[in-house]
Amino acid sequence: MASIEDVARATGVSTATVSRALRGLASVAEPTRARVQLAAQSLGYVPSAAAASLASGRTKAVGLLTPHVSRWFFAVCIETVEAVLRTHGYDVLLVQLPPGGRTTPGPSRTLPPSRPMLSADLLRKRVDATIVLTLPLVPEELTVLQALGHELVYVGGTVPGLRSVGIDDVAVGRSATEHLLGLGHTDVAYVGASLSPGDWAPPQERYRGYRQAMTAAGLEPGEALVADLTVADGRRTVRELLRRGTLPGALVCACDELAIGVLHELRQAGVDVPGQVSVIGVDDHPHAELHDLTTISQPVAEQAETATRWVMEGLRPGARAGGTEPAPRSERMPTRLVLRRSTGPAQARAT
Amino acid sequence: MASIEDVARATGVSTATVSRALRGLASVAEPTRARVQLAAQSLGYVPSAAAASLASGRTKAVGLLTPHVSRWFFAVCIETVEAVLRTHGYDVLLVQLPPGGRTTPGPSRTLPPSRPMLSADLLRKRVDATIVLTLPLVPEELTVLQALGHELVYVGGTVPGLRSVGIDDVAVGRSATEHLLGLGHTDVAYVGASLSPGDWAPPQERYRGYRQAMTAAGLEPGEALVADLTVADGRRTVRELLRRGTLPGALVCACDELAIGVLHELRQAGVDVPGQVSVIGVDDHPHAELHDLTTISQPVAEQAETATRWVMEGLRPGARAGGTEPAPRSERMPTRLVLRRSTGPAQARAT
DNA sequence: CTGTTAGCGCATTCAG
DNA sequence: CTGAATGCGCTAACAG
Repeated sequence: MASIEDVARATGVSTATVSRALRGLASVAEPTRARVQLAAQSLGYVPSAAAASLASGRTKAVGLLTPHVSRWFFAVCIETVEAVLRTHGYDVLLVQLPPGGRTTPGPSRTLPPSRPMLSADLLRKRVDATIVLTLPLVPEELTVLQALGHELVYVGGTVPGLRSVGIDDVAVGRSATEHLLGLGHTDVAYVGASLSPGDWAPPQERYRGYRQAMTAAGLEPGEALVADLTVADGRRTVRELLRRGTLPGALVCACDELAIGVLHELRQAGVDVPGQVSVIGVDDHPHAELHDLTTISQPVAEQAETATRWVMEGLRPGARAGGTEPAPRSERMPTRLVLRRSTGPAQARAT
Repeated sequence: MASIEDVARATGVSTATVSRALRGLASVAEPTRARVQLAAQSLGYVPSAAAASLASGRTKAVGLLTPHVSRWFFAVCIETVEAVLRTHGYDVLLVQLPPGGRTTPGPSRTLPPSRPMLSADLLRKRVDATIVLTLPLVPEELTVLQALGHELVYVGGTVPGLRSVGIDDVAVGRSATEHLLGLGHTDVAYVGASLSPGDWAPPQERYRGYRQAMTAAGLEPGEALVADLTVADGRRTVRELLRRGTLPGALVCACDELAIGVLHELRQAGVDVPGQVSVIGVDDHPHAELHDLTTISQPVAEQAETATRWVMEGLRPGARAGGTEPAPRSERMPTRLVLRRSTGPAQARAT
């Protein structure tokens, strides 16, 4: 385990110079730096992150708070954040925080139905900044996070007072609904917003967009069909609708996974899509095309990349120095209707 | 930023006692511990991971090396490892290392076709143990990893000299093939093994199993159809087979994603599955059922959980103390044929 | 441009 | 069971 002293001795300079040389600070003569680098290399010297962190007060790590790891949106975000951070020499501290009652991975163990309060202790003194992915934050948690006093960016939604990047979820809900209305549908329902407080914002916002579009068209918006966002939830919802005999002519789904479940169960029940029922999703999930799902696509990697870039900018030496608190920016990225064959003209239905 | 000294002062004990009390060491009187905990709590004291690490030589972090984040197998492993480690108070240091030439997430940038050598510098002095997920390791990289001198567990394959947990990939390939042979198929092909060296082991092993089964049945094993493991690769492979007019009667796919792509392209081309062609995959991916895909299921979360448990056991104070290097264990988990409707009896074909 | 000097905040001896 | 003293390996002033 070579230490900085070994390198200093081998090079005939002080440890301070070694430190400066290896970190690429300007104030080192090139020949000196070269010798130091050579010695470090040949000794296999790797700086101790712990020691550097203790001495400098910076950790060179960014916290990544997420409610899920394996769901598409989150997985892509994590992948992107990790890749970008690493090019900057930063580590990612992954913290998975269940959004609510759910089964943990592994042989059937369950967490209590209410998620434990987010404790900032997981992050304090361990990261220089934090990125939060679409985690439903209760006000108290937001306070706790802000109290950490470092860069904080939210991805996949909007949080008052926080810098955030995402899409315009209301507009997405509206566009999806308008697409169906434009096809002549009048009985359009929305699937995917659970109405309990503290729930995911995007589905709720998309539901708002749905209601706006319905109202603007002079139609009565329906109650949201409550469902979580997985394939299984989509299937369950359709089974329920079929059992009750209240299948609408068109369905706006909060996301593609859900829509794929809906589609599958409809087709399996012999319902013609889009002949009898039209279905639209949100995401443009990689599997959406396989199911011929019309959807509103959103750029996920780009959202994560922008958030990471903001964080890196804020961490650049000199930034935020003069008490220049960055204005809470909010960037909404473009979305786009992707036409496939799960939506079609409304049919005159037998009464 | 309360420090351990503040807590010591507030409690009227030494910092050493605070340290011992908060870490739950036995040698502290219960009343003392209670007072310390109370003070720590009310002061909002959180130990500095960096200082603790520097002083103790342990990092309370585990490295997680993975070639992908968003592909199903890896995402589930990451999710599981993170969850289990956190219950033990360990952090996960996620390191994504592209397996070879591939596009990085985000707006179209590409990595050089040959993956950069894994540098142990990313891990050295930063983690107490490492879990490697199905990363094709060249011998030199293996050496480098072992030189870290800490716990090392491999998930999703076998590496000589390394503790590993996975499935019996040869048996999986054999079972899948035997299933098709049992249905009377004789022209069975294998899709998914790229033959370049340093390539993923599981697809290669499954291919071996395929060949064993074919040979045992007195049939000539075919060359593997080269493909990566994504939906797009499956589709591309089928298009190619159709163009050449060499569609076999049955296909063993290296994994479900690939198989789903294969299935989709076949059905879209009007090929009857399983009437004209049977398809089987490996994984039991969550979407497999939607495509009616017959497959060999493997327990992914359980593999990750076992690996994590091994690591935690090795990190327990006292473990590995008496130079008791743990024997390189290898655990193979059970797999199981999941029958759906993508495989069926061989048909007499027109000549 | 480089060296000297102090800590950073804890865990761990070793005494009691 | 508890306290005092030591140092983990580095960075950040401050001098030169």
